[in-house]
Amino acid sequence: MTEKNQKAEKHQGRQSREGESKGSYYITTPIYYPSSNLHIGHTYCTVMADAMARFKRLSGYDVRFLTGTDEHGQKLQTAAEKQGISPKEYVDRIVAGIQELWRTMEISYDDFIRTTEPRHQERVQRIFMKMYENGDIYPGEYEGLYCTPCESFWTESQLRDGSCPDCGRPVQPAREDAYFFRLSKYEERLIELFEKNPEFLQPESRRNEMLSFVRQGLEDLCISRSTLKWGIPVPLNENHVIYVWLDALSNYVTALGYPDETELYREYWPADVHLVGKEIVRFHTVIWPAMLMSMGAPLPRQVLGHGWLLLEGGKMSKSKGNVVDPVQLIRRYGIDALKYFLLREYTFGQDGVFTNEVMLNRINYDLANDLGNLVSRTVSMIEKYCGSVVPPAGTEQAPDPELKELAIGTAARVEGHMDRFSFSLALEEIWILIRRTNKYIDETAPWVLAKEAANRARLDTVMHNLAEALRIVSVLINPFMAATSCKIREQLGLAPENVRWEDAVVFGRMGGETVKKGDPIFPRLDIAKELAALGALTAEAGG
RNA sequence: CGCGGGGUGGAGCAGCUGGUAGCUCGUCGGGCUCAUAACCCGAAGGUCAGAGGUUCAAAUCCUCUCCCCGCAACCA
Repeated sequence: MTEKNQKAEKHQGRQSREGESKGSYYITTPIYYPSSNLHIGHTYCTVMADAMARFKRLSGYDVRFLTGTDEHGQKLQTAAEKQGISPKEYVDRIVAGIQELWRTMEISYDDFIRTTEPRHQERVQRIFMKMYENGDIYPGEYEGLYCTPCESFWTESQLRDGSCPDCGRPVQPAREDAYFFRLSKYEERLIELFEKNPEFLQPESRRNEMLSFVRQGLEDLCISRSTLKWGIPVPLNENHVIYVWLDALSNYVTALGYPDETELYREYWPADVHLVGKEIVRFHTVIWPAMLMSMGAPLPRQVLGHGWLLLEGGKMSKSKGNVVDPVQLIRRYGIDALKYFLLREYTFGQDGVFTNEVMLNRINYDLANDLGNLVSRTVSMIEKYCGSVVPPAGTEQAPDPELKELAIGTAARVEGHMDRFSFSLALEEIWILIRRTNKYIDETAPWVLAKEAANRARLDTVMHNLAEALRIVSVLINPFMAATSCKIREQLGLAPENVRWEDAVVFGRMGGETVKKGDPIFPRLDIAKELAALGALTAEAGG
């Protein structure tokens, strides 16, 4: 794509001129549907986006991270009516909860867009008109199966036992006037997009799926509803409301000011990554690109479809009553434990099973035993053997070079995995260093060195190396666990702020800092007890 | 023949642009005492679902079979 090249050139140009920013990086999550509180699955997606945003910022990119809420549609209107309040009041309440959750989780988004905001609505209407003026929207008649009490159309496949999936009452064939988007017109171009641009949609399996879907042939898409009131009015006809997906997908550009050629838009569009769940890959890689083609705007560089967190019984869903509430987990174990677990445990793109036990084990083994304990024993020894002051670097001897090389080489390996969104492998690299550092303590046995005054220099060197290794770890984990990174730095006597990724590739910086032992950064959990406690919480919520 | 994913030592997973099968947990044995009863070392345990094929060489590519699981135009 020409636009991409232009963007790349712009970035390079800026880098060489200023030598600071590596360019812009625009990443988005889906905008979530606030029909109820979010569960661990939404959290998973947002945590990944946040980790990537933080990683890119730390690496020197000029990052914009967008998330938000998709607030229109029949379901919300119905839910609000049931409570006897307006849809806006209804969503305001839930959205406040979502924003609160992201605050608790230290999600570093730069903008939060709500589809009910005037800035969005007005721009969506202009997008609609732009597509209309380009000849891609035409009036027609929508035929479907209609449930009168629910005021909703359903497709054959959506029906449950031949009746309305919401209320269970029978549906009747019905038709209404509607506007259609000429999706079929873009069939060829979409196939070409998938074929010539394997990076556009990853993982590979999703790309194959979409390719075969488009090859089956695309029908024009009905993009307006006259039975629904809670939505953005069609500019041509105030009795119609714009289809929720057309409304929702537009958020990625309306948040930047489009259709106006704002500075933000020029700076950040096309997006580098749309991170989405596998179930909405179709909307993001077929309908959205077709819309952009129709608008004459560049396409996002990449759409990544991640897998699902499944529970032992299968899919997570409200109706099954098996939803995992992230707030409870955060309250008990802290946000960094949850983030670490989500990023470390699962393979991007694939489904994974969530159980409390799997999570608790991860937290205990990796965070309490390996990392927490390493911080604890290191700081203790520096206090005990060096009067709390980190000694400067000394003479190297085995196994120092091995530790040092591993430590300064880890950043590059992490970057390699992050380029492919392999959070799990990235963290594994960091933990190889952490385990190696634990081993280093056993190899050098500082408690033995401390017995002989003649070993003073060697003991100092060992303490220095340990502090250095942890300093590097504090930088490496920063994108994934910012608060923990700060805690470690505080204990080491380092400034918690101004962490830069380049700090992870030099060894031997420390000397003179005063360390201070604090509370364990991840207390060891009694798994059996925690399982019982979590079980009780779930029973409460379910009953 | 609708589309797709998965089947790897006791458990959970990684590897799958082909070249001595890796990680965490568990089990058995040992070491250490700085540390959050944490940490370190060693061992046992897999013909990588099955069959066939390509290749000097396949968990990794191709074909077929069996088993599990998603999706099929409102679910991260």
